[in-house]
Amino acid sequence: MHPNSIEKSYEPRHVEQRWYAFWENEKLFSAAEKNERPGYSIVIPPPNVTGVLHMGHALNNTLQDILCRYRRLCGDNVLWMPGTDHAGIATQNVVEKKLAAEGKTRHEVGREAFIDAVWKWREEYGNAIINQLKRLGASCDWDRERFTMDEGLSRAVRKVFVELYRQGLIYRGLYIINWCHRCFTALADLEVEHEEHQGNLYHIRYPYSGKDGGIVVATTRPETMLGDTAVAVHPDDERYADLEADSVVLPLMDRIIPIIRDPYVDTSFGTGGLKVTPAHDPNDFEIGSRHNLPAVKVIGDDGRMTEEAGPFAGMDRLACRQAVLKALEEQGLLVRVEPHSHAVGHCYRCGEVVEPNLSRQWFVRTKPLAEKAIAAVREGETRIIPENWSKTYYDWMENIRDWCISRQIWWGHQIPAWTCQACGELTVSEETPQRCEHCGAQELVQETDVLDTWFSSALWPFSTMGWPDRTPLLQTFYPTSCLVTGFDILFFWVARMMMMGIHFMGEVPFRDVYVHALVRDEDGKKMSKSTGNVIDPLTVIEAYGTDSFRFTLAAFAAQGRDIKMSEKRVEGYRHFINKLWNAARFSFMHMGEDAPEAPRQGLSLPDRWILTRLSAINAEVAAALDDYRFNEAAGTLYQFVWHEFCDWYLEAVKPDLYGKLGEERKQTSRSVLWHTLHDILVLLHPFVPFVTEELWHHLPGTQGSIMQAAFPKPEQARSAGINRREAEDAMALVVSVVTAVRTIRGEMNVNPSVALTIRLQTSDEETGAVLRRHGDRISHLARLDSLTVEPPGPRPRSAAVSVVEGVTVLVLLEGVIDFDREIQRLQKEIGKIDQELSGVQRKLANEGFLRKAPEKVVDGVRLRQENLAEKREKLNANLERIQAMDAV
RNA sequence: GGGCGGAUAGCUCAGUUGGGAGAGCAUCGGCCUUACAAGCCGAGGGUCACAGGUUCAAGCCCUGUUCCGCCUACCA
Repeated sequence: MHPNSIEKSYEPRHVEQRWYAFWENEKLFSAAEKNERPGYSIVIPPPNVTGVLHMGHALNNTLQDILCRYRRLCGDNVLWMPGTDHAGIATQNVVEKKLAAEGKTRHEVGREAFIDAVWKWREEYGNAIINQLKRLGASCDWDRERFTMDEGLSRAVRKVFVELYRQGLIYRGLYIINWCHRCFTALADLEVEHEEHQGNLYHIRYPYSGKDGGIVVATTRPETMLGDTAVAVHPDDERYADLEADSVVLPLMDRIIPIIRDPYVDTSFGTGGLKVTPAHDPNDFEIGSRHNLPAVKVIGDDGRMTEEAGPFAGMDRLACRQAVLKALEEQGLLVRVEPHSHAVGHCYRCGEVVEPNLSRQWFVRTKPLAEKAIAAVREGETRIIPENWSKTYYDWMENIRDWCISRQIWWGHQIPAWTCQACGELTVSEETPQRCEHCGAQELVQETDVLDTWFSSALWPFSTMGWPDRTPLLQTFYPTSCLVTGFDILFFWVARMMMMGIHFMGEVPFRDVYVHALVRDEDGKKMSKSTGNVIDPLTVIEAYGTDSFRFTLAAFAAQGRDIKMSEKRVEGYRHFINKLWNAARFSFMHMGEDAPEAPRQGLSLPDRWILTRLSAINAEVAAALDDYRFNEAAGTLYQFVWHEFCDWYLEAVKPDLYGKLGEERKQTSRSVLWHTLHDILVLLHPFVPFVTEELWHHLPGTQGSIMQAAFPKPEQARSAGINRREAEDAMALVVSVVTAVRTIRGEMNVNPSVALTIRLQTSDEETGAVLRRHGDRISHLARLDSLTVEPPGPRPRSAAVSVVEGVTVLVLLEGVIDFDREIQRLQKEIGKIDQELSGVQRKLANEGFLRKAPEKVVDGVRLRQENLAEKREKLNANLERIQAMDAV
């Protein structure tokens, strides 16, 4: 078997795993801690250990991989730092579910044993997503893989916690937080997803104490009334200005609570009376603290009513709502019920309705941190791309609220704070303290809460590189070059990394943040398990190959627009991969054993043209990738490879390659072919790593991996020494003439196998010379048996005509021509020209245009007018001739 | 309530400083031309959401309207 004979179509499954193993074995993904090359670094957005690869990951990591592979080809020392996130709540839920299947709860198992079980679970399943990333071709430096619960990263977490605490940026306190009864933990504001809900607004009368009448308040959560400690009205509300009563009787509880005046109350809402429940509403909590109101917690952490709820104690909170309503109705205090749509918070992990709840939790004071993070973007130390996301970033950062970081779960970084059993004071320390730093007692009990998972991921860009140690890795790669992420975690993650990075490293964590879109289903709907519209990336990879899939993602990754994914699209790009494969296969048939020298002399027109185009495409792709315009880079390459290289170059040089034009031509075109294909493979490699690696090894004279090749540099352009203008103009002329002939062939229904005779008429000497020089090329491409170039003159009988670039193309169709059809064709063509011509003439008749438009534009329009008029005249002459002939 | 984005060919979408409306897929016609039928050659198809405005000139800039997404928010 000839070494260059390869399969007729590309079979991804035969090569992908092999090459991935090869890259790993050769350590081609490894970054050097330090070397003379410029450093380029990206930290991966760590996927949850519980996760499986979904479309979002696939897009996210494909884009990162494209950047990393591109920078490596450019000669950079690239670090793509991989790892996974311990995903506290999500992982705990998974393992708890597993326990539940065995009929156990985590409380029965106990904290230590439970955590062991989670680690064991991770051993077993935690690598799934890593292996899936490898299937995607991700070129991460796997030897450096990190996990947010690793000892090193945990050390970073403790240090950050302690320092922030000492700086007064972490505090503990009793506040209203979001509580999920299902996950049994507090959540940060961000972790609550709001959903419009059709509920009811209940109007309830609170009778004045000792007087007739009362104040009507409105609420969507009537069960919380049991915890009301006041009724508020606006100080300026005239309806309540002369109120004699200063208190009301809280129905069902028979508690006397004060009427207070607070400007928070919106006089236009309902009756202007507001019930105040400090323990179960954030606003009420604020009002409560302004007026020194007690907070009565009636809903417990387990979702059941507390003892404070009196007769309702022990009821589920939703059942209690019904019971309260019924009781109120019986007492005639339920004045009105009206439908009301409002946003209800749900837990982002389990979907359960979240309750605002009074609770002692730990918080980060974010304002001071946010200020610097805002400034960093404003001053351009970090660029957010596309730029409009920075507005969203500012909006959120400027209105940031303190971040609740404690979680009442077990899986995570346990908060390094100890309470003294003797004096009750806190000792916060990186290492387990021996004694209380306040009273010296030794009875210390560690805080049982763990930290929000996002607390540790906020440190990711530097904790993964060895911080708090001053490692060479940090020296070389911090700040990282770019962060590639979806906008859904802009606040969760990016904003917090900015705050922590600046605070602890004194420098921003990344130079660029590239925010990509979401992958949706083909109808534009968000993919979700419950909708059942998810497309599994692995299934797609199995069916079409990784490269097709990656190229699809890149081709659709236009900035600021979501990607609608369907298998059909991927199939289309598989055709492209196959096209590339076959173009290479064809090329290999015409290559020797070695890499040929770069050709400099004796280049044919197609040779000069393709090298010119190659240089242009090279520059375009580099510019597009430098600007994160992935879709443009992919589109440019697609267009070039298929429609310039395959459709025109390869077709044009077939006579040369087959030796029909002599040995010298054969060698020259072979050489150009080799160099062009070589560069195409390198340019495409970041997008489609597997097929390019495979073809690279078939390309004669290459060594090692294509990953070690060099991305063509503009200053070493293949087109050096070539008159670009001449090559492009001449080729454009050839293409136009060939296309004109083909169009006539198609429209006149002449079989492609029939060789044609054409005559080209032009009055332009130079054009005539170019046509004569490349006549054979035209003949080959248009399937002609005869081509003559002549000055304008008499037209032959029975010829179909077309005019391109001032050249009249006469296709002789003796005995074949259908005059009616030709008349129709010409009339249609002339009609089109007339339409265009009238537009142009209208412009030229406009005095304002002539006076105010730039000269260049006016000249351009004039030239167009002349060309169109000339073309029209030529076509019309022919039309009249045929019509006259037809009449005879 | 605030903010962001979208509306361009049958479908999915490009369109980078305002100057002759593009691609892929789909459709129609012709081809097994020795790399590829997962292919080749050709063709048809658009009031650039609507209404105004700026300009010699608007898919692009400005104003407003409609529809569709998304993010964010402490009106009970």
